[in-house]
Amino acid sequence: MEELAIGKAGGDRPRIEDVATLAGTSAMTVSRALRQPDKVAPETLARIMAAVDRLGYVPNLAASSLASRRSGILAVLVPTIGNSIFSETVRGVADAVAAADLNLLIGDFGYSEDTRRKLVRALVGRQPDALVIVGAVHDEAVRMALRRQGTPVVETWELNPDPIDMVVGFSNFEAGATVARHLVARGRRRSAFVGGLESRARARLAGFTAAFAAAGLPPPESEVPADLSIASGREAFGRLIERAPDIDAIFFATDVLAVGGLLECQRRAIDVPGRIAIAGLGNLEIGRQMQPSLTTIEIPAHAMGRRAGELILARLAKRELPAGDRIVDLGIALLARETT
Amino acid sequence: MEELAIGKAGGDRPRIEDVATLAGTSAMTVSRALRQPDKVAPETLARIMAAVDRLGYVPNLAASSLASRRSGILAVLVPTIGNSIFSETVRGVADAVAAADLNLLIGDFGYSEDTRRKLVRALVGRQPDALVIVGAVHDEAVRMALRRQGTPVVETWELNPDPIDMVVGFSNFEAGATVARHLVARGRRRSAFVGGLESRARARLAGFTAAFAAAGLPPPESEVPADLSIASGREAFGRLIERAPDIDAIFFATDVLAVGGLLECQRRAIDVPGRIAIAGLGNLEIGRQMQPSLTTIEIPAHAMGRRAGELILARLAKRELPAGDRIVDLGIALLARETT
DNA sequence: CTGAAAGCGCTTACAG
DNA sequence: CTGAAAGCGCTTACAG
Repeated sequence: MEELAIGKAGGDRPRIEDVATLAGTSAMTVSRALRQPDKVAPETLARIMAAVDRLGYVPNLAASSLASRRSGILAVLVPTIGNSIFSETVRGVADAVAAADLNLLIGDFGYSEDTRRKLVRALVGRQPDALVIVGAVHDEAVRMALRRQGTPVVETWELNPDPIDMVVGFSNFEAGATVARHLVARGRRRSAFVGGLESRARARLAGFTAAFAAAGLPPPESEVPADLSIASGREAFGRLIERAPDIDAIFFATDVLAVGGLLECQRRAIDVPGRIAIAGLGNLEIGRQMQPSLTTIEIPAHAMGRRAGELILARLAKRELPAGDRIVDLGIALLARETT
Repeated sequence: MEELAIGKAGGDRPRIEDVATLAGTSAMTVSRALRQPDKVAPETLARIMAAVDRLGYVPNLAASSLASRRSGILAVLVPTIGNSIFSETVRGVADAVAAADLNLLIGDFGYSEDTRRKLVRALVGRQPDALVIVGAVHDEAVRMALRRQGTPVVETWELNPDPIDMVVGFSNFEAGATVARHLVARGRRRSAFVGGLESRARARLAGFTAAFAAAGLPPPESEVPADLSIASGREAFGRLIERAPDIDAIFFATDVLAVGGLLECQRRAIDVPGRIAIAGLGNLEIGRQMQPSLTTIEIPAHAMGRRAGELILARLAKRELPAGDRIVDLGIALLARETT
């Protein structure tokens, strides 16, 4: 049965020196034993480990960071941890770096550029060994600052052609265009888009619009939802159908909004896809399970995180990255289901 | 336009001494200016702030932690950040401590006690000023260790009568009992429960069973879902209805599972609530929006986080806590909707 | 394979 | 209102 003593009474924690004394060796050797056990004689190692267990020694990572100039922190910035699709990306990062000795410091900037700026400052003070950002950073001051910082940074979810450092994403433009081509192929002519004003949603709308134009069809109607909830999807649908009763296809920027649109159609007894086709983005479980099931764009949410984590590990190990690896397009896939 | 220079080229960041030199004062005074600006003469303060801006100085928090023995870190342990109901609690914590100078270090232990044990160790090494745990800790070694640590710890989501330090929760037993009483009042006699094996789900089942017994009715059937997904809710429903075709009410341990049950009823054309009543827990948006809308138990997810954060701030400010405040029951509410 | 010395960049008493 | 000195607990060269 393992002792998990984490220290004596509050504030009186054992230091590396205490371990060294008990093991009859020096602090240096204890430090080495903990980080590179193979470089310490087996008997010495055994005595040190016994002392560590006995005292419940846990290294003070603040001291360690200060001395080594490595914090062991991987900072992750997300627009909101409340959105499960983003947490998939975080989980991908966690999976990739699980074996490495890195703690994830997660900052939630609540979709606000201003909060993100403050957060970046707070995180930088912690000297993270690397940064993963969900979404691209568009604030030029922050971009410059991070660039000068010299720590590996991976932006995700967008394919910024000029990343701060590295980017792992997919084309939001292509996502919109793919949905549009699918709808056109299904005979839809009068379309609409429901999505926010941030760069990702706008890119989706741009692609969506372009593909309709390429087919010689009019530009889509467009509605901005109050937030990314089912209720807002319902409401946006209501406004849209009132303004443009003849629309026959709606692309929602995320599945959550699309589920709202679909439920509202059911409530109003509007036939889907007979009268109106509905598509979302994200391949969330609820869309998959709805009846009829929701056509959607599959986003590599988890894969982006994992790849970002791998790039960071490679960079920290000072391995060279092939130039092409700094911009990684993980692609998307259309999942044509019953609502179109 | 604010300069957001965060440092020179990689690794060559300005230190407090550089700021002091540029401002013509000492490191001590710079340190004081940054933390207690009102204790520094206005002109001195102005010169220091100018120097800070000019150099893009950001204090090294590792050095700060080491010297002050305060890390400015609030560690939060969650079973999984993928579950939006838990992230509500995290957000509550964030809201409560927003004004304080605390960074949230979020650890995801993936529902595994073993991972949680490792995580606790890793986090303790970072000397967090306080800990919030989503869920109670049942591992005795971890409990002892945290207790000895002397840092404020708040457990949430369960009402442990003997908390490590403090607890903010609700009664899972009462949640189950409340649903059962509601179902009995609606004339249901033959019930079933779908939920996992962790302590919270078990407490819900215990309360559910007790209330049926109190009404002189037989104990519920019970099914363990593969995970907490809609699909698993569907499958559990399928197994249940096959094993006990006469059940007339099912309580799912979370709304996500309940939505699965409800969708499966719709697919099989089983009338809800005519033939079977369905209830969930969590008051998630999808349940609210389903047609028919889902009866559920409202959980104070956000409030638990906020209260936990407040308790921690009070403790860190060394304010005395009334004894009763160490165990806070935030209560639950039945939201009787269309599925029962 | 092991250790003595110096230093990482801050803050804490303490004094003035 | 301000500052000189000491120290927080580790790790980094360096030497042997």
